[in-house]
Amino acid sequence: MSSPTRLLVLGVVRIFQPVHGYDVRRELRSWRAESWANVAPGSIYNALKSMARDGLVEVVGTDQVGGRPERTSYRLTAEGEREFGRLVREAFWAVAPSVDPLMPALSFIWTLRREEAIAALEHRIQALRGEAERARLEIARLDDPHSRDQVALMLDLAARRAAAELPWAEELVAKLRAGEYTFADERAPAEPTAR
Amino acid sequence: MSSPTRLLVLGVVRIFQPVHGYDVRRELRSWRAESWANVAPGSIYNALKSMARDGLVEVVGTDQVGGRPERTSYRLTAEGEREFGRLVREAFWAVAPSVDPLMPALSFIWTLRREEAIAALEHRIQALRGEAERARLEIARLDDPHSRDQVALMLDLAARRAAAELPWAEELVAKLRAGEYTFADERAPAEPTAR
DNA sequence: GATTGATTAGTCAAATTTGACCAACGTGCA
DNA sequence: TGCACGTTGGTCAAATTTGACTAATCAATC
Repeated sequence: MSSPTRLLVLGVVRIFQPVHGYDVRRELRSWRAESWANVAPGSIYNALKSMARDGLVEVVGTDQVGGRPERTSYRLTAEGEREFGRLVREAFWAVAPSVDPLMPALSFIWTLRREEAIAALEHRIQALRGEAERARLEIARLDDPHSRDQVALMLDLAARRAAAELPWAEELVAKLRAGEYTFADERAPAEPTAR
Repeated sequence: MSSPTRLLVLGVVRIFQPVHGYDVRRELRSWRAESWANVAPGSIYNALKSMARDGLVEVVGTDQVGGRPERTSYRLTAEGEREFGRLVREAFWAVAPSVDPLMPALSFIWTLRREEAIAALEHRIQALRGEAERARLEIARLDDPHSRDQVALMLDLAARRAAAELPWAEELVAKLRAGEYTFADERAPAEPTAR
């Protein structure tokens, strides 16, 4: 039971309590959390309810503005405070691998034709360059004083990871150009002179 | 409906058809997929069933060895073959961000005491060094001829990503040592001379 | 003063993921 | 022979995630 979502929602409640779900959602949006966590609306509201069930969080009350849906406000319990500390430390000390949408694709790269694989990788290289650039520009444009520093740290890390993937992809393209590996449009390992 | 799990299971069925769920599971284990995809048993069997429902895959038959549970074998349909191509290309061309367990922790780093944050980051630095080293050793030890090359590519990429995180973490530690940011054990932004 | 579009606040069915659990079989070893 | 331990093959309830959808309010714009 570690759940990054739990940590995230619990942490936001901890800072802004009392808060309701939509506040959490808005805050996480300003953290750019869509790109590194599960923060679809259902995930957030579910996290709040399940943490309430588990006594980490409690309902402060509900209010209503005009004819809009009721808002339920939450705050941490003492138990929630303890659990928050535990989750932060756990997340920091555990170097957990994360799911990665590229790996599955890479597993099947050789089902493409060689030329298409090269094209896909080159497209990716361009995209990664753009990604790193975008992160830099976005860092310059951060303004929310509450989250500026942390978000900048994360964008920086993301940019560096993208930058690390770049030479990897470039070297792979070079190998493919040199005839390494066997692709869908080929029968036997390609000889440099063949075809 | 992109699902890396679907792509992964569909792709394995495509290679080894006819196959049953356990075969898929074993193959994905040899790909080290636990570290970059959702391959818990339930995920795999569920993917097979849902793809059968959607007509991407069809049951070849069932057999039973001794008194063990029945095995259901699957193979691709024409529709599944088309969908496989679509999924591979989609996964390659889309540069999707992935969920990352470090980011949520990083969001709350300032809830630790400064010394603890530094210790956590240093632990992480060591872990990343180990990670990169482990990947290198594991590459040398790969033997399954069916998956050797792809797995080596992936381990290499993972090692490089880890290596990219290293200078990021080191620079952050340096900044924390220099008194940047404000932590739980501090009231105001730390002045170099304070404390 | 009406229309258009963004923001607020949240719900819910469907899909996916988790991982503990079950039961049979093989293998080595004392 | 007996028994501990790993492998085979899969199930299932519970938890989580998705994202389309509802429905009201607010701010501009024509």
